[in-house]
Amino acid sequence: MKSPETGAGGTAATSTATNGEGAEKKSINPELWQACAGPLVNLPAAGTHVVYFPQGHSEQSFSFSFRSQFMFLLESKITVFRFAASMKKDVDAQIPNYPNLPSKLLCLLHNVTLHADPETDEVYAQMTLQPVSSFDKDALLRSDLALKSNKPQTEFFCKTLTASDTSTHGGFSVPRRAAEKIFPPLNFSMQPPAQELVARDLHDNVWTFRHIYRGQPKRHLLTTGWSLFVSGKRLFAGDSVLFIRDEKQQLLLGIRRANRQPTNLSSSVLSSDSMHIGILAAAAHAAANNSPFTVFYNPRASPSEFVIPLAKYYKAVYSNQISLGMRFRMMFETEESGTRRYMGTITGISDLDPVRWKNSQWRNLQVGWDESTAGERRNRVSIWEIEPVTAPFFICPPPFFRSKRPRQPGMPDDDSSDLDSLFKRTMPWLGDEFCMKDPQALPGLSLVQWMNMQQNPSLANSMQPNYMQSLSGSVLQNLPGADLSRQLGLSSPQMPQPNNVQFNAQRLPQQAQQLDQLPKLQSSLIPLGSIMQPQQQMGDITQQSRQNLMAQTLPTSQVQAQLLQPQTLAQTNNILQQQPSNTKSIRVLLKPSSNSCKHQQQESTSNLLWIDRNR
Amino acid sequence: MKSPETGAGGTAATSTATNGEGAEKKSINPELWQACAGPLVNLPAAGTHVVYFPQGHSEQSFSFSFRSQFMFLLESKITVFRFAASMKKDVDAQIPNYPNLPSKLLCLLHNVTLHADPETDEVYAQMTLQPVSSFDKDALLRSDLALKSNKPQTEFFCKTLTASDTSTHGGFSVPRRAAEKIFPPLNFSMQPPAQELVARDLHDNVWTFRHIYRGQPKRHLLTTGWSLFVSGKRLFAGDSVLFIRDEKQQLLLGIRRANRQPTNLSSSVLSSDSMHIGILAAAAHAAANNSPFTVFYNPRASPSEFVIPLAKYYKAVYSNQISLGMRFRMMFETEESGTRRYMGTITGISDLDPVRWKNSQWRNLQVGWDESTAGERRNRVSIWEIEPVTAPFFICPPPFFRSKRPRQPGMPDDDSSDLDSLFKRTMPWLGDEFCMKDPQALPGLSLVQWMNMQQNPSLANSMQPNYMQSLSGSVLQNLPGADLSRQLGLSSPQMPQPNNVQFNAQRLPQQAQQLDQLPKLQSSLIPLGSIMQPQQQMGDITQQSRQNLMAQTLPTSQVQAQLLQPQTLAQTNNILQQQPSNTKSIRVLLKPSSNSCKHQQQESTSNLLWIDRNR
DNA sequence: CTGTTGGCATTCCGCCGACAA
DNA sequence: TTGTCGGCGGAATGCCAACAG
Repeated sequence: MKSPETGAGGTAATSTATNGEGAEKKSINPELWQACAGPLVNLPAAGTHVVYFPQGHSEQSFSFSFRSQFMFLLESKITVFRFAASMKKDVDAQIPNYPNLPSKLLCLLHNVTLHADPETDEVYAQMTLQPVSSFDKDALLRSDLALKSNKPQTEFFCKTLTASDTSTHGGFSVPRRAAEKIFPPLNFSMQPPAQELVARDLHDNVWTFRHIYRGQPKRHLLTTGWSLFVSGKRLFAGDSVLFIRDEKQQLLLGIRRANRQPTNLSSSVLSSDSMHIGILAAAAHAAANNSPFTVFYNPRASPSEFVIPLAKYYKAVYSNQISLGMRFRMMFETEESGTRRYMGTITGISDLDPVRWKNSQWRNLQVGWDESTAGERRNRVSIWEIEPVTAPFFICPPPFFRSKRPRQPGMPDDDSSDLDSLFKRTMPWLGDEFCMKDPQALPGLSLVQWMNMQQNPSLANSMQPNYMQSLSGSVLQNLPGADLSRQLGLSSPQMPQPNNVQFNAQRLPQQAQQLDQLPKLQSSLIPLGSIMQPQQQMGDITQQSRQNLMAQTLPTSQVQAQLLQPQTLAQTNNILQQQPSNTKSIRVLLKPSSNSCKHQQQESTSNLLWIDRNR
Repeated sequence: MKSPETGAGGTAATSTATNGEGAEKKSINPELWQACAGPLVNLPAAGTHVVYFPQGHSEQSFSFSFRSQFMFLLESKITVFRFAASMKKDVDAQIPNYPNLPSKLLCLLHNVTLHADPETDEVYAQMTLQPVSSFDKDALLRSDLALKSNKPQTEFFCKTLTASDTSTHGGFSVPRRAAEKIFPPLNFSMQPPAQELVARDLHDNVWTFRHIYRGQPKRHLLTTGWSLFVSGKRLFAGDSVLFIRDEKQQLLLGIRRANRQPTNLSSSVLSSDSMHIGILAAAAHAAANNSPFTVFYNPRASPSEFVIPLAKYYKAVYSNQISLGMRFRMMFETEESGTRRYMGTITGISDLDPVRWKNSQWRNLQVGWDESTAGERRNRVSIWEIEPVTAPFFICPPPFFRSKRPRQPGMPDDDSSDLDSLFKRTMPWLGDEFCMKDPQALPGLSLVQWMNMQQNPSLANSMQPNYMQSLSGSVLQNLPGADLSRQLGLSSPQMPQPNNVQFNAQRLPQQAQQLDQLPKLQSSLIPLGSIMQPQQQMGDITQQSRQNLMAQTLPTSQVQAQLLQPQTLAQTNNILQQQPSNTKSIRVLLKPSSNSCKHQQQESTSNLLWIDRNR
């Protein structure tokens, strides 16, 4: 081959040259992975807690069927038939039920590794999950913290390839904005201005392009080297290419395919039955033994995420009062990899699969969309995917907006703030006694156990006395303990284990099953929710059993959380990153909202905590 | 695209043209499929009984790891790492045991469909299996009949592509013999002689080639159209191409890839844990409910077949006395898609996986090979894969060898033969009373039930009297019923169902578990086996528990089966095919060996029944 | 501002016999 | 008998500006 150092040509044989380090595991660049995955994908952080939905996981392998059915309208028909046949079989219910597998599993996410298919560059993530029986406030906090700190959003551009871009006749026409934002500046004294661009893909293969600014009118073009890339990646018109510039000012490039080819899947190896059974059986086995298991998440193949950060799930369950007819917004990805919110209305609340997954929260909301783009958007979503339109909190601008100058490093903030106050403000129902002096020593408490105690106070005798004291102080008297168990359809609650369960993964298998009742139990709390929507009109919430609980509200003065828009948050993060990191530890604090509440922001929708560093 | 009618270029978009019939399911040409699968692959026929080994099925997905590890020596290293990592995990035993899943399942094979991956042309078969509790003699017969009638072995040639064949510089050099055998004859009055060849691939895509006979010295070449095929199929030097001529004198062509690329698998969708669990759980679920399930068999990816025709398994278990140090032959595929036998010695008999699959017959023989080609051949095989060298029967040439002329159609053979005698001769222990007058009305009998009765004769009272009569006649008195149950490690045998179980798939789930004991029970029979090796030296057969039983022999005069070599069988089939099919039904008969036993054939190794049509 | 097209140089594809092996 | 090579003609690739939307 006479081609220059542009590694990784069309054939697989040439790709070894650039994988110079041999058998060493190449770590995928996370920013590039994120860019390829799309703006809506937000992986949970390793070490945090998540809620895993086997139903959604199982759907992921189904989605290939959906994709092929979509392809039916476009292209090959053989594959469609093949997958359609396998779908029909599944309807015949060859897949056994796993009665011991709850519809959701609380898990500790041990590990997340990013991957990309060596042939197709398809991005996917491997997650090692371990079912746990409970979580504590620290887990919730860390999940929430990771939820927001995960958005550097590097500079990038994404262009859908045109016929001209992919034809052998010419090169790639670079949008002017994109070239100026991402590419190194050209030396315009040259005639014509040109340079050599070097970019690496997900596999660290190097691609070189000639970047030239020419033509009448002038435009940015990639010429030499471009066709090798197109043929090497087997790109066609409609596929997208994206360039990003990482923090070391190096160019990275990735691709996103438009034509959802079914990736030939494992159809020659595994029946779709076995595939679904495998997913469910692996989860059931892990749930029964509290043993770790592995999950692959393919962001562009899955219709929805099925491993939800605990905090995201938690907030959705507690904050959003779901009702029929409720208006909401939801993010969608646009062309060119942007995001856009669409408005919709909840038209129904029902199980997606009433037989197999009864009372699951997985996509249990039927929705209609304001802009009817002919069923383009999904008509079933999960609660954590939507943002209620009715602003839940009093919205106050963050302190940054009060003074334009960045905060001085090392200067303590005048707002009183520490972890204790955070807990008190985010979970005011916990009461003052339940403060956190030492996060490491904080005894964890299973919410399951806790709720069980509320339903059966006699069990509390087995608890350590200080627990009961703190709990009884604020919680028990604030909650209607009377007929909770009847409302929630609970049978005799099991005896909780009274000892510390913080991050203790070795639990009794039976407790894993209790977790299925966790969301139902939690939904009975609704302290934050009742605040957010005091005048909640009563929708007909089927199988939610919250009606009676809604009447109860906590005083508005207890509202402490602030609301930031995502843009604002991005600025916040920028500011934070500009601060010299001379702090010894990262501390989380909650700005009290009572200080500087100026005006309500109508656009705000999501319920976010504000996080800052403080030395 | 300006390319001629040669359909299916490199891009997926052009392939629609040749799939003219749209969504109709294209049925794969069985001969072409067989040629691509290789000469050793022999799929069981639909409607027959098979023995399914979940362990082997599970290994199939592992084999991709093996393939990548082989690639390690050749090519990319990233994939190796990925799969090596996933293997290690499996060693950590995240996969649950399925205590209710026996190591082998007797199944009725409902359906077999042939497939080929639309992208890679990889051939695979989809089989629908249904666990059954028992089989009868008719099932065994039909399995045996299908075993041998399945080898038309059409004319074909297979060539491994050279660098010149695959380079863009030239065309394809056709071996002289191959061209003369397969291609239509050239008109040598032309100068140069040339013609247009039209061949169809597995997907019925049409490829046209210019076939020319030119050069100095003269040779057969494929020129125009060849490079499109090479690039379209993404062939490289080392891959193989094969041409076959079907019965309608049409050319078909297929490919076989040499570089075992890991087919990127489903790694982006499914963890290997889930994959293995899925296979096992699907089988376990099917076994528990006697419900059908689907299995994919990839002949070129699997190290061994894991769906074994009942007759093949049966004969191997009954005919071959396996012992340490035993000599055997085994078929292997050569380059150019031929077959060759290698000699080997049994060096050990032990479970491949003593933990998960105890007492499984799946590759429980450790073997060494005479020609040590450095571990090229597997060191573990299953009993049905080998052919004992010590000729088990008296070998007699079939009647065809007595007279060279083919048998006259419609002329009844002078040998007395019918289904009754077949049964008597293949299963002499059944006794004369157990004859078959009407195959349809023949009551089925589970071997499990039968063996249970032998161990616990009191149960026989529940059986219909004529059964017991026939059984007691020859069998019961020939078997050492004394401490069988202790030897075989059987606990209290369950009550067998006394009614007819012929092809009755709806059985009690518990009976499926009994099947696991079937081979162990069967191995205690050894009536044929004791004949074949009367002077069997006693090897240390671990966990086989046959030692005491071996001493017992049946009279040699009862040996009735004939032995044909595969080549002989092919000739037989040819002859049979030449016979006009004016017969109303196919009947199976067994040539008695006592008539014309001339000389022993030393090369004969396999134990085959002779099958003929008789009007 | 950018997608497509015609014009054109250059490269590469692909058919041929000449050599060996 | 068949794998590779130098040779050559022709087809394609790929760079350019000219349009047009």
